[in-house]
Amino acid sequence: MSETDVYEPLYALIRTIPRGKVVTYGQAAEGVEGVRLTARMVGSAMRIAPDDVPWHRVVGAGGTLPIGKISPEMLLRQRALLEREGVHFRSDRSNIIDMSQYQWLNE
DNA sequence: ATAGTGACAAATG
DNA sequence: TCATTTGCCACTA
Repeated sequence: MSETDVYEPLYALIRTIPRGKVVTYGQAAEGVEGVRLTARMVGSAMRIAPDDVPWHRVVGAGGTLPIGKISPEMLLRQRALLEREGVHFRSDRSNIIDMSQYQWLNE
């Protein structure tokens, strides 16, 4: 990370997400104070996130996973990490989370 | 300095 | 349900 890394505040926020809960890219972007971020920026940040950042707890609006946007390996890893925390999907075929139950409401 | 790109999102068709 | 368009702004070449 460099001194110009504007993602630190974001990473700090992501690290406060409780186990078993998730937030959307847009929600994460708005939750960061002092820095002007957009949902796209959050995506870019997650791609290069440090290992101590629970990047798997950030999903798309509506509880979708970034299918096709990331490698199949990463996709499986994200799903595995979430299920390990008790977050289950609507079905085994679709990578969609039941947000009404797992979305982290806070900020 | 400029143009193209993108782990997004909401509105349309 | 899927495809397209537009706004968004840091990053990369």
